Amino acid sequence: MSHSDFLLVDDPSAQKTLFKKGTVLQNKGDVHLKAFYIKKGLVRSYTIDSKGKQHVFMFAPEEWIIGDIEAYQYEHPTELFIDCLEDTELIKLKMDHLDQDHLSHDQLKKNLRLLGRRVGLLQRRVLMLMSATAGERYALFLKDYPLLPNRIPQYMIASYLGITPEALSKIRGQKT
Amino acid sequence: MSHSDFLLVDDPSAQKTLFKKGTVLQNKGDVHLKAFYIKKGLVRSYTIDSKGKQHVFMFAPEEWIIGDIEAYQYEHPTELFIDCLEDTELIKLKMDHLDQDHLSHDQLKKNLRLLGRRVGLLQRRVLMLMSATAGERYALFLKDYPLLPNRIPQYMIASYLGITPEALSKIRGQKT
DNA sequence: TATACTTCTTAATTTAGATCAATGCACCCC
DNA sequence: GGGGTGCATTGATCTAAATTAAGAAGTATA
Repeated sequence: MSHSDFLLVDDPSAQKTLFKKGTVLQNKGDVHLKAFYIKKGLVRSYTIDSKGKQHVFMFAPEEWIIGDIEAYQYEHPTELFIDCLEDTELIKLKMDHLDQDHLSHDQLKKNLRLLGRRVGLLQRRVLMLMSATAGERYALFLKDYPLLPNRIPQYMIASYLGITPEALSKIRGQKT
Repeated sequence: MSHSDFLLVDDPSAQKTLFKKGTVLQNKGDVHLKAFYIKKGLVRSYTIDSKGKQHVFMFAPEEWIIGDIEAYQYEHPTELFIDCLEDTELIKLKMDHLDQDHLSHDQLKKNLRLLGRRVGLLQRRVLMLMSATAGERYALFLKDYPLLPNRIPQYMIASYLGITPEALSKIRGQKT
């Protein structure tokens, strides 16, 4: 899935910026959220639950967009942290660029495609989380994102899959 | 979340129809999918996994829309069954009514809102499935859908939450 | 080069929830 | 009324994965 057709990337008001690995782009509780279009690098979003445990919601490598659409739509402070896993060059976008008035018919249609794809991705993720064992989850991840495993620490992949790093390590050990 | 503002409901080409409880509206493997806007009644979508177990993906009561956006976007046959849990009056919509050319600027914007809400809902569901215990899941469900529990058999609620009917029964037994 | 983080692996123990199995209700319909 | 069929409950057992606890290995810092 590519987001290269995302319209706003060429918006003159968009600010392109460079961030070092580890930079926090968004904190839990933030309002007036931005979305981030990743030109180069790698970014992730995650929550911290009531027991203090992290859960990776998504990874965004080149040409992906990341941001908390949920918080924007329902107009409440975000639950998601967003930070850079690599040195990253990105473009900050205002969230309302998604459905703002001034957008052209074509731009709106492109945004619909974009959101539709995201709905699809999340649907697959929900069904995966409901039915797949730890091993199946990792296999699906490898299929969907063949390029990411080398760039992401395993404990974060485990977190994305909803399992512990120890469980993932054992799975990888078995299937040699 | 209300879908009453969904534009296509007034489309003259839309066909309103009545279905008996138990009617199957969509089968796994179907192509050329429809979406369904529910006027009255209750509908659900679900998958059957490799071990033959059912997993409820979503419920759609009055004013909701249900359909496999994932299969439409990625242009493959659907994995989802859709059937009526009650006698239901609904409107069949063509999937491409979502992003079709002939739609007005305003209609496209409304559809963006609609999809945005769905993204939000799915995001909450993913984070819930990754971090919440069985008891927490049921509590969240009661909060999000206070009216549904009376209309839906418990084993289907359990399936939606990703737990077994037995587990749900025990949870309900405890917190009295 | 030494020191300290980070990440990964391995193994022992624990646990939440699944599975299995039996029973109890409702509500049908013949 | 009697016998299904579908759901919910309860309890006994089982299991996948979490937790806990060391180390090992890799990488960055000083």
